[in-house]
Amino acid sequence: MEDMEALPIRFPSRQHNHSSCVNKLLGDAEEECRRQKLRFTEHRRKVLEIIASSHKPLGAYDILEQMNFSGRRQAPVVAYRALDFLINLGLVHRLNSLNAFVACMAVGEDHTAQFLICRQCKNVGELNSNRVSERIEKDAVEAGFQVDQQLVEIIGICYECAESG
Amino acid sequence: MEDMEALPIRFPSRQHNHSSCVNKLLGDAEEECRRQKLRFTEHRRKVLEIIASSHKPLGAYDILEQMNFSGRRQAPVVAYRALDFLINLGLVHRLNSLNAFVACMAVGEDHTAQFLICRQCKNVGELNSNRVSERIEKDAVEAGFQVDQQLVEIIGICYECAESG
DNA sequence: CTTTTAATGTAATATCGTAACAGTTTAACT
DNA sequence: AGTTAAACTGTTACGATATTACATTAAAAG
Repeated sequence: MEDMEALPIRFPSRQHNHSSCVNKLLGDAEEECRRQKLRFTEHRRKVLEIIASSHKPLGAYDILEQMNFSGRRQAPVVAYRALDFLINLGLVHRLNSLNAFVACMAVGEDHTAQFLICRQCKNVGELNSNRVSERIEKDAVEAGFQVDQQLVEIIGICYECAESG
Repeated sequence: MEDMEALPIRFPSRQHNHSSCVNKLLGDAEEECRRQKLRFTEHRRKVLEIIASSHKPLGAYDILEQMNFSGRRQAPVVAYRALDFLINLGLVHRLNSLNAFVACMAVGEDHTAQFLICRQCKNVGELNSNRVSERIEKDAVEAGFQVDQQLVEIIGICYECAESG
């Protein structure tokens, strides 16, 4: 029964190993770019690395701040261009309610995503519930609306914050 | 059976009568403020009126432009303050993906809301599907997340635009 | 009628995002 | 290799969105 299948959810635990997931994401990105014959340039790599190294959402200007390799400050458009590229590739998600960006936690899995934003620790988890996306799709269609894109952001308290009071 | 109940959906039809729904909303707002002992000031009334008169989402600065009654241009903060008030009261919704605002189409009905944003005509409909909100709630809880607020924005093509090609 | 709470007026500034265009690199094709 | 077309970069400037801070005024509560 479909409703019984496991519900994919990624919420970064407090002790998980960032560097390994950063490396995985960079590897996935390289592979995906090779496959699609797209260029994985230095800017793009750097921006992805910065975002992936944080499970808290980062604003474009936060990212920018971490981009001054050559000592000089980059122009905002540099970050935005890289972000656009990574978002189109599905490697990065934009959180509209925060004007911020997070790395995708389910690259290459053909997934839908809903975001769990903890208003205490500010971490963001990615829920991949096809049940949610299908329910939205069905009800929208029933209402006469043809769906292209779903944006679902859920604000609340994550498990670890609830535990620790 | 609960799944069989009618699915509330408000999408503004092309020929519907704005002025009556604007009046209804202003009346509801007045009543709600009386009930909660809140002040329904001129700024707040004006902003609500402006938003309600448009079924396309309006940016804060669009609203501001229509606020110069006394001939003078108001400061942005004037619009934002009124918007905050109206949003807290549930009379206005914010669309995060557009940085824009729409009037609530289901005032006083104790409803959940998902927004249907037509990328062609730019109208916004309000879907009030408890099935969607319950599905989100359940799956989030199953993932160990305690939900305070849901933001659901659905981008696509509305019925009338699909009809007319 | 005075105290205190809420709302307003005003200026300044912070934050987020894009347009435009010249120059350079890369890939693709003779 | 040499040429061309497409993609990417550098740089400047600007537009759009939103908030802080603080002095003043109006309203409600005692």
